[in-house]
Amino acid sequence: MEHVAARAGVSRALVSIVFRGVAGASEATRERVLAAARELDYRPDTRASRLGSSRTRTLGVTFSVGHAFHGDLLESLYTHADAAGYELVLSGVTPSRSEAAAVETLLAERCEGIILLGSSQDTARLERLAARLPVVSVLRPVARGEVGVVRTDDAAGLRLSVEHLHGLGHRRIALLDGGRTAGAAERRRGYRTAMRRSPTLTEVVLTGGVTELEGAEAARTFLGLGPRERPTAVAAFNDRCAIGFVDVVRQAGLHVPGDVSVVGFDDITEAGYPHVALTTVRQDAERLGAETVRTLADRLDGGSSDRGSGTTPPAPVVIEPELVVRASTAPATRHGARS
Amino acid sequence: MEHVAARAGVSRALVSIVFRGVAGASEATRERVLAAARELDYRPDTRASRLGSSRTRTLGVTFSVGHAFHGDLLESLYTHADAAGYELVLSGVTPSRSEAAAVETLLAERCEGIILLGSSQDTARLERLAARLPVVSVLRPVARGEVGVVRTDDAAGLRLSVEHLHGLGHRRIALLDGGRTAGAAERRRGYRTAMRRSPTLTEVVLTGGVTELEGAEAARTFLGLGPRERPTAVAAFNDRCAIGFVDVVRQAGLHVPGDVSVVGFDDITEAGYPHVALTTVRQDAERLGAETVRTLADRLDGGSSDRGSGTTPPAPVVIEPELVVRASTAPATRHGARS
DNA sequence: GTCCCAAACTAGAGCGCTCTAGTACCGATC
DNA sequence: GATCGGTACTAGAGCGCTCTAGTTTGGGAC
Repeated sequence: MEHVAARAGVSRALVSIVFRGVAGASEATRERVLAAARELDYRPDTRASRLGSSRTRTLGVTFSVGHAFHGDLLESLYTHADAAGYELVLSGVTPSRSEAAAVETLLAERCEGIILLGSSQDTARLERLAARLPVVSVLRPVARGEVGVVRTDDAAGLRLSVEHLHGLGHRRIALLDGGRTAGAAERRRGYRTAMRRSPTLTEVVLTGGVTELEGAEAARTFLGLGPRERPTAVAAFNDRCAIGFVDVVRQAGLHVPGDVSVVGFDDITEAGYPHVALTTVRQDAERLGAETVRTLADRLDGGSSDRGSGTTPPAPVVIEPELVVRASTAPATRHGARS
Repeated sequence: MEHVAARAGVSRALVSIVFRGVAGASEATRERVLAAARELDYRPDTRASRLGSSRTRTLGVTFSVGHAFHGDLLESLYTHADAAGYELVLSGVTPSRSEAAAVETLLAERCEGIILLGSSQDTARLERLAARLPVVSVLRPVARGEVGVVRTDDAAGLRLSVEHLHGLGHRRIALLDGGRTAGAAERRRGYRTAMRRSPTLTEVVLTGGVTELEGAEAARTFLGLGPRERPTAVAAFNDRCAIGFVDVVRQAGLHVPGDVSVVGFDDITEAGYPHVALTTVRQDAERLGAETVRTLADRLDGGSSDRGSGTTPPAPVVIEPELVVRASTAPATRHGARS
């Protein structure tokens, strides 16, 4: 910085002004400084600038590495954080690196807010963390308290699945359950609610999970059922699970959607490929990311005077999902409708 | 830090000594300081410590968010960086955030070295970057110069594929090509070499790519071929592409491996699922990560006196892949062997 | 010409650490 | 009792920025 200042014939302070993009430098000087910086291949040291200023203007994010939907969310987060004048600091969660450890490094970086994608930490820990600084849990609802929540209306999503299948004439509609994963309880609830609305519907719960593997296993259970008790349609916890299910069912010689209709959840990229063409409930990664940043930026930039913890707990942001109909669902056949 | 020092009744310098874990503090004091820190919920500010010390001890990593194999690599990188006393700074690449932008933020963080996972930057840029600081390109080979390379022996991998299929009696073995992706050229070369070793083998190249989508498209081309010219086996650029291919071929009523054998590349988690059971060439993410960190740590910690750029360009580290035989390959049938 | 004010610029004290060059103390040595 | 050597600890000057509180400059307005 010293060198750039010297080369441009100005003070260090002026260089700082130019690089922060604030008022207080003439157009001519601004260009002279930038030119000098370019010649010297200088770029401000982010560590030092964050140290010097009272605000770090960074948001920490924990995410599962290699998780496709988290990837979509990160893309959206990068865009909106940038627009709001924040930088993202990523901290990955892997089988050998716990979410708690990931959060620890974010705190040491002095992030101003923390974003947890699909957190698996218990509520008590989250509460404790939220007492220190603004936290938002994305995808996973947290009972109450200071933790911000941005999520899809999971229950509504499963209601969409069930209503779609019901509308196609299906009666035995199974839930391919997600177990203890973020959002699974809500989706289960949505399934139950929708199923109980109509007395003609029969509930069946198949144990599923988050990956294709569990979907495949559920498919074997499904195939083991007698034709009378076998569901004619399946509403899955998520797309990957649905895809695994479809794979195995097809390998067994059944047809999708001819013999069984399947609805996924998420609308991952793969679901849209022509050879998959999975009917699914879409989670809007773009909006989830946008709302997450907005929630945090609102609290941090505190439009009103009352920023800090004394304020009312942030209202959860719940985004409505949308049914995307593709080729994995069809009207119930006579055989199916009969059961 | 001030507060911790006061509470423990020592100087700030002593607190620093304790937290850096260096010699110079008695056991009793050490515990007293740690206790005080715990009570105050203090943790050192990483920005400030990096600023204060001459070394930042950080390695920057660019990766594609949501990319499954990059996830596996990150896991390994986290483990080995930690063991070598380095911290990782992640910078994600998304459709709207270029690799160049990702690198820019890493430079501004003053990382000591940069790790590029599956870089898509041109060689000239990489060279320029490597002139500034140690860089290693993982998965993608770079012609020569200062850029370090850690990769799988892609050519050998495809030779393994072809030899395996040849050994099963296949003659018409197609390459499901990866186009311009990192490593694709090498794999193409390996395929050609292996095919030309035996005059009985017939080369067929199908345009593929990196995702299931391209594999599915290639399958349609494949199905369009007459039975005489249709290959009896396919060596794919990667697992995802292979999986898309298999899906479509099966949906068309053909059997894998009965009618066509398929070999993937990478050995992603999904390939090992029982309902997929893809024969594939395994890339060892664990070792790739380990070697990457080792390469960088060697240069940075400069075992010998001559660290810096004057040194001999780092030799590329090439890791041998391994064939994992599962259920997507089988001996050529009479029909297949005849063609 | 004088006064005033905004715009353009600078000096220098932090930010929370690290790290060098010290001081204080204690037991062992002769 | 003076000297040594080593361990435990401290003072204080940076690290590369930010940011407050200035100082200087260049036009108008009268």
